[in-house]
This record gives sequence, C-alpha cells and structure tokens, in this order.
Amino acid sequence: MFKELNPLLHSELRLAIMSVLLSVECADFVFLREQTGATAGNMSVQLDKLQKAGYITIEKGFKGKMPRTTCRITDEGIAAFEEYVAALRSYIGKRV
Amino acid sequence: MFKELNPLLHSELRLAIMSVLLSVECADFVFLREQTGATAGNMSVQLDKLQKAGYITIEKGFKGKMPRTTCRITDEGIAAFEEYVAALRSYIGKRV
DNA sequence: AAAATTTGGTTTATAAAACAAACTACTTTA
DNA sequence: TAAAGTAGTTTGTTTTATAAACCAAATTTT
Repeated sequence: MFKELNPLLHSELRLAIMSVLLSVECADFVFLREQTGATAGNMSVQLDKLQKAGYITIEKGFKGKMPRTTCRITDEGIAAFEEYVAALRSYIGKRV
Repeated sequence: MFKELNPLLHSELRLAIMSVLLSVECADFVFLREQTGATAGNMSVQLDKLQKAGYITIEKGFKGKMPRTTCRITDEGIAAFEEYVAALRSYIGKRV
C-alpha cells in the first residue's frame, strides 16, 4: 500500500540540497547554504551523508586562496530522488 | 525558496496514518496497523502525537467486550496535511 | 476450570537524526 | 600585528523513530 520512503532523502535539508543540485548540477557549499538557509554545521554533516550514499560528489579545491567545496548530483542520486518522489505519491496521491 | 516541512507530518508513519484517515475518515487501531504495517508500539506513540497536535481525534470504546480505539482526522489535520503537501511542492516541483 | 494464547493496546529503552554551538585553519583588512 | 571574516568540521545536546517488553482483559485449549 505505502512504499518505503528512502530515509536518506526523507530529511528536510537533504531533500533541499538534492532539489538544488537537480536544478543546477553544480553548486558550492556557500551557495547551498544560502539557498537552503541551513547552518554550516548541519550542511557539512548532510553533504557527507549524501556523498557516502553515492548521491552526490564533493570536490574540494580552491578559489584563489580560499577553500571551495563543489557538489554535484550523481546519476544514482537522480534515480534515488525520482524513486523517493514516486514513493511519496503513495502517501499523497495526485495532490502534489 | 523552500517552505518548511511540518515536522509532525514529515514522518513516514504519521504521514501514512494521515493518508489513510483522509481516505476513510474513520479507522480503528488495528485497521491502521494493518494498512501501514507498523508495530503496535510505534502506532500508539504516533497516534498520540497526532492527537496532541489536534490533527486527529481518538475515541476509546468497546466492540462487544474488546477495547476499540477509533481515529478520525480533524479539519485542522486536513488543513495541515494540505499545507504539508504544498510545502513539498517547493522541494519536488511538479514531479509528484 | 485452569492454563495457555490472543487481542488491543501502553510504557520503556535504545539507536539514530537533526541541529546548533564551539572550534579549526586560514585570509583579509585596519 | 591584531581583529575580523571566510569556509568549513567536530562535538555535544535534544528530538525522533522504533522495537521490545510489558499489561490487562478476553478467548481458546486441554
């Protein structure tokens, strides 16, 4: 009756991160923080979880002398997101 | 950019409970357990939270000699659910 | 009719999540 | 060179989610 909601995506901040990355395909730490309104600490932790799940890639480099963390969604991440959305449908029907 | 997801509804089991109650308007404890696949303990706790939030009413009575707990969604609960779904849209767009 | 099982739950305990605050390391500005 | 800012990580606290253990009454079995 109800499909299981992927617990990794069923989190407000992680869902927001994925949503941003779906639309831009490349975003740095600060941009993600601004878009989602999250604290840096929370962002750091959630990005790590998404990376460990293989849903995003994290590339650490420098912009000038300042560190810069760039994130990208993976194909696996896109697939997981779509599946999550499909599962949501079983709870919400055609309402969204 | 992203609307806040009501944490009371952003829970797999509570969302499932609300979803069932939206479609039937009246369901007992056992029926909800069957529909959602939840354990009795988890069900008991989550029903309590939904009731305390004013999203459902819980009526305890008897069917013959056996106890029977009947749940109904409230207008407030319906409104909260619809708002939750609207908030989800900000994360998911038109995908659901 | 006693004992065992089932029914319909509640309470308690534990593991995982979410989150903010404190911290690190480095850079820029005054 | 001291103060403030930037970019992030680590740590600690509070909530959650959840299952396991429990309880009381009803029913079934022996």
